Amino acid sequence: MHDLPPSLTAHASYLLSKAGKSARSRVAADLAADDLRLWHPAILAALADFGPHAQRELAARLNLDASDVVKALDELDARGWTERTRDPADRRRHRVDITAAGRLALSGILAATSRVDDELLKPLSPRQREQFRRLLRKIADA
Amino acid sequence: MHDLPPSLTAHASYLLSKAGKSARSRVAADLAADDLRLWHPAILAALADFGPHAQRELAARLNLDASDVVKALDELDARGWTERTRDPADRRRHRVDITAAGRLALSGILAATSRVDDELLKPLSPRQREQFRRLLRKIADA
DNA sequence: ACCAATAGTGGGTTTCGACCTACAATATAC
DNA sequence: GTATATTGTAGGTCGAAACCCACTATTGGT
Repeated sequence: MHDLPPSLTAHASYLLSKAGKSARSRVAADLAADDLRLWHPAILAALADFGPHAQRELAARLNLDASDVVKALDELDARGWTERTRDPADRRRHRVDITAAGRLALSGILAATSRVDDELLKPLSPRQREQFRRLLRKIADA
Repeated sequence: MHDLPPSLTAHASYLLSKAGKSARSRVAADLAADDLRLWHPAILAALADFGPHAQRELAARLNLDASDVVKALDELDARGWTERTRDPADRRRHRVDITAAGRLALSGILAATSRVDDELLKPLSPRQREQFRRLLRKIADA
């Protein structure tokens, strides 16, 4: 009685959507405990991995609206995790960078994300996990 | 410059969430063209696969709120895809069933979903697609 | 010097899924 | 037969993501 309709579960898009929602909500729940949303770690990760960005560049990289980046950065700045300094070469731009505290916060968040990963992949053997990651990567990259 | 942060893409939950969102939005876009949402096919599929349900049973099976089921059925009824008849054994219950027109509509929707599947899995070889489906199934079932 | 384009900001709206509460009709327990 | 529980219904709220427009400061082209 609690089974889902096979007509749906036969479709990869349905399963992906379902598993994706589950992944998303678990990560979001962890973040919500600290009053954070999904874009906060995304922005921190972009800064940590690629160095300072103009806000416009962050928006382009992460597929966010420029005005939403402003709001997220307001909050990250308030926590001392990022800082905005005027780009002297182009005073319209803000050079956004991550702080040491920001890196620390990010590593904590990513550790929690790794735990979610483990939970999600629990039904798979180690070999299968590696396979799955590889295939998923291909799909997500496209 | 358009690359995503490796710190994120290293995590299965991030990739799943991203791929799931993509799957979800593609299917939703197809449905939106007919003014439908994701629950409409879910309900039709449940009825087609398992036969008539009370509304409460539909809600339980699909993890929907009972009041949302009411609204969805109002719309499905209006299209002639489902019908509600009082259960004579328990006159509180509505026996919800799918109509012939409903089955036809469902098969059209599922065909579109299959096309989305093909799009999503395009980067994989046929063998990899089968592997991926199998692994994804395990994850989604848990 | 002037005009068009660009970067950031503030203040919105819209959409969707999830949820919640009150209520009428009906069934079940005692 | 009366109290309690359940089914469907109506009419909301709420949070999150995505998007959009108007505005200021600044730059670059000519």
